[in-house]
Amino acid sequence: MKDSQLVTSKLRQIKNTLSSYLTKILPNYQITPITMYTLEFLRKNPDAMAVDLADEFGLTRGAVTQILDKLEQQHLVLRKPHPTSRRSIQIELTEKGTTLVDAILDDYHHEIEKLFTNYSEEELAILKQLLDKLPV
Amino acid sequence: MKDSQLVTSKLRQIKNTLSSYLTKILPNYQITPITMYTLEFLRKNPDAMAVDLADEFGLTRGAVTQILDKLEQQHLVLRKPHPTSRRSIQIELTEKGTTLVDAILDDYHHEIEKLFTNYSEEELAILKQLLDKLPV
DNA sequence: GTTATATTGTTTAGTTAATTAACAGTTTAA
DNA sequence: TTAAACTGTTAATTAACTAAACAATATAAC
Repeated sequence: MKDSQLVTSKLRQIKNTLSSYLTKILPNYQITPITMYTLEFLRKNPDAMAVDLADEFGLTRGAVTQILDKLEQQHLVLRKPHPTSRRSIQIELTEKGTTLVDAILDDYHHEIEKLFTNYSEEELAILKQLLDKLPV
Repeated sequence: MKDSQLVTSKLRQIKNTLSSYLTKILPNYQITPITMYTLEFLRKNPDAMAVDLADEFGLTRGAVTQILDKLEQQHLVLRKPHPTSRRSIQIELTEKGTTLVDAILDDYHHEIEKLFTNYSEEELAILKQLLDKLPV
């Protein structure tokens, strides 16, 4: 079997492992994957509009409205008037939302980093270089 | 930033890329991710019982019943009497099901393998070795 | 400038995929 | 022999999404 096939298979396994980590972590925070992703996207894109979220996740605008409703009920985000466009809204992460998403990402990333405990510094550096060649 | 963090971030990107590939491919085959995974699992585990599918995917037995109902309607699997246990069923991939899952995996894997077109044989070999160290 | 078109977010009704809980039949353990 | 556990199904319910219509606003065409 070719190395490209073996690496492909390994990447699929990694994908499953990461998914299972998230599935394990999120219930501790009473949050679903899509609301977590929403918070993370807003953390990285503070100026994002609702339609950007819809595009990012391949959802309808109606679905995003409902996700924001839930996040607002949990006081994790706040809808505010948009500073420049009156047909849009400004979606603000609350302090509670910011703290939450940071804690979740911390947990999640630490769990993933445990996968590398038996790697040397040099191996990690090479792995990083090789993965950086991926057009993702 | 430490390499373990950078690699972690890259693995998350890879996970998203793989997910989007699947999302793009599956509609061509009129199938959902969970039914695709079910077919793939049955392909690799011909003796699997319904309860094994539930365990594998973290679903209830009732959910698996419904997934199998759909797959049976599409003539992709067949429920047969189990050879040794009368309270269980034997889930058989039909020829149509086998052909379908093979075609999907072919598509999917080829799409992933395109990510490595700018890798040398040597780089791929090293990447494979390094990923094999992962406990996944 | 006015008008037509497109964009943004919301609402409502309906669909889909899942859960929960009860059940029947079968197997295993006491 | 009886009790407990296991396997799969069913029916009712819940949660997350879509589709389609809508109101308000912004952009483009002329």
